Amino acid sequence: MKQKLMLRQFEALMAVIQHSSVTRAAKDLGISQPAVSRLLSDLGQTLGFSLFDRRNGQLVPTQEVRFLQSDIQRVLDLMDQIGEVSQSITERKAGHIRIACLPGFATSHLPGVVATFLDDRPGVSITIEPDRPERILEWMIDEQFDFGITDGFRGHSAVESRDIDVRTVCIFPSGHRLEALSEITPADLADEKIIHTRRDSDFFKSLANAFFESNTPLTTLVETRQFTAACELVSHGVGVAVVSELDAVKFANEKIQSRPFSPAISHRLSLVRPTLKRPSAVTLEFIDAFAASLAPYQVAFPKGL
Amino acid sequence: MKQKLMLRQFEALMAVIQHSSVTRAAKDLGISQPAVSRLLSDLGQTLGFSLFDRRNGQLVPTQEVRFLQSDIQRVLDLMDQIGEVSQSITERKAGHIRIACLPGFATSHLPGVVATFLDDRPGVSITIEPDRPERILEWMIDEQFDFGITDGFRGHSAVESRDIDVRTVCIFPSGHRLEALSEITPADLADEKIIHTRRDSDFFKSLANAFFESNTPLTTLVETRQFTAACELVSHGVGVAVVSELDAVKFANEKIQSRPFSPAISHRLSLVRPTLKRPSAVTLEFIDAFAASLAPYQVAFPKGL
DNA sequence: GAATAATATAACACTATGTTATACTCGACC
DNA sequence: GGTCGAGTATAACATAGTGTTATATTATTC
Repeated sequence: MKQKLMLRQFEALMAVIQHSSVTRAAKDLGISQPAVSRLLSDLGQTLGFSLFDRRNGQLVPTQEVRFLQSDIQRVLDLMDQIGEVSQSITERKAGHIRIACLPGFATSHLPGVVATFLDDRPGVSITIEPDRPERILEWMIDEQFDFGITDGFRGHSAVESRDIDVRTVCIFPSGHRLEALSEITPADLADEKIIHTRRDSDFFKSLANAFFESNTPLTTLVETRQFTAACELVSHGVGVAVVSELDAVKFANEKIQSRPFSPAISHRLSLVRPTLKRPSAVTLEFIDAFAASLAPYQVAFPKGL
Repeated sequence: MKQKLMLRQFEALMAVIQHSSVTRAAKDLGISQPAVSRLLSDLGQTLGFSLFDRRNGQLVPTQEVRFLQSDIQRVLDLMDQIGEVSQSITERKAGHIRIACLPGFATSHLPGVVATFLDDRPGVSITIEPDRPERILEWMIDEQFDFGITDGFRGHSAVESRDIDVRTVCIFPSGHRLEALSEITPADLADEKIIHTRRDSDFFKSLANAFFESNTPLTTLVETRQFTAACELVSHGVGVAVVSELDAVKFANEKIQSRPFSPAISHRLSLVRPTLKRPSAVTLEFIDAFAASLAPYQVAFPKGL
């Protein structure tokens, strides 16, 4: 009697319990009555005790069976659930995505994209972890995250990247004299104190180069890591800045104005993911969705850097 | 690709995850490597996504698999548990017994028997419900309980019974004049007020008959349903009673004395269970254990009634 | 006791899962 | 770069669990 517990036998058991009849159970399971009959007798052999008593032609489960019934039901339910979840996964409707991003994205652009993405994917969950680019790179390398949004990425063998160049604009407080201009050049900013990103950032180098080319001095007011911080400062009436259009639109309100900057300088974002780790299908879908969400801000022919 | 989810495939999956190698997993499962290999590929086909990535010769589960892993583990654990429980049931080490009994038993004799019985049957649980004989009979008939301990049972087609005649003794307060006697007859109680069971009880009829035979008047002091109550009253110094030896020993202390009663009158207990309902093996074991526990109090040749 | 319904058994078919033998793949090493 | 070896996949086949239909057995009913 060396037989394993078979799920099918449990299904038969529960069906018979439910219908109090082998024949009806067979009909319910969509198989023949003898099939059910033998499933039961096999299971009885395996378990070592009889499964049903006959009472006025009705089959009633023995106390032993009733003792196991809830556990058996749980197993069957779990199996169903696994089937459904795996179905969802195949349809890209379930899964988990771990995203590391620059702090600016965590609060502004990313949530909107995530919300849209999750809307018709009820089984999907997402982790968002904002941090500095260096840390994001680390996380990609040791595969703690599935997807990263960063900038200043220089390439790494363990990290696959997809670069997106975003337009940048010059922003200044409402009422500023620059409001009169339709486009702003370094020369226009000669007398302004500039809020800009760190001197070692690629974007600052592009910006500094533009000023250098037009023989204009660049006067620093504040040096910050994030465009968001620059926007915040400008909206408080302090100085002017050249920032990603992506950030500028989030801050667009009555206190702040923006104009195209010339020469056009782009801000290079890198959408990164671990090369070696095979990404889940739903992750790839999300990366595509995120890239698409940046399209409106993307430079047609990137310049700068 | 119309294949069911098979438990065996899940076992293989978990083994491979654990060992990061098909070969080691096969060894662990005690089957050949190609068997595991195909279990995996079949499962992959069914689920619709790949299960593992290869990394430096190590197999690491994909994110999709990790998403399902905990559920799968739960199923396997539950199956193991069911196997173990069913094993316990076969060995009469698991199950549930519902016992209905006279109130006197619920607090005195029964708990000891239950405790001993459960000691080496860790998986067994027991319900004890004390009530009047009429109710116990009802419960047997509609099979709400597996086992009943009652008295005055007259037989019923739906109830199988096993009668046990228990010796009875005369009890009286310590210091009573009856202490001088080694055996007590109705004549000795001629001037005593008697605490006894209800007039319609079998036991009272036996008792009354004994008094009648010896031409002794029976003077009632208190009429009660339960021997326990009689014992309690006697221990408070009120009157004398003839009660089951089973109850007398539970009350044996300095306040109470007991002597054999002559003629010997027995108290008939009935161990009952539903006839139609097949009892679980563990229930039968318990009934035997309970009957055995009464042996010391049992009349060799029952008289009375 | 016969008629009917329900269930069990028998005989066989198919598939999941096991086997062994062998081919393929990939990193290690000369 | 070719070879070797470990690990894995594939092929071909055996066995057992699960399905079928046909039929015997048992239970219920009138």
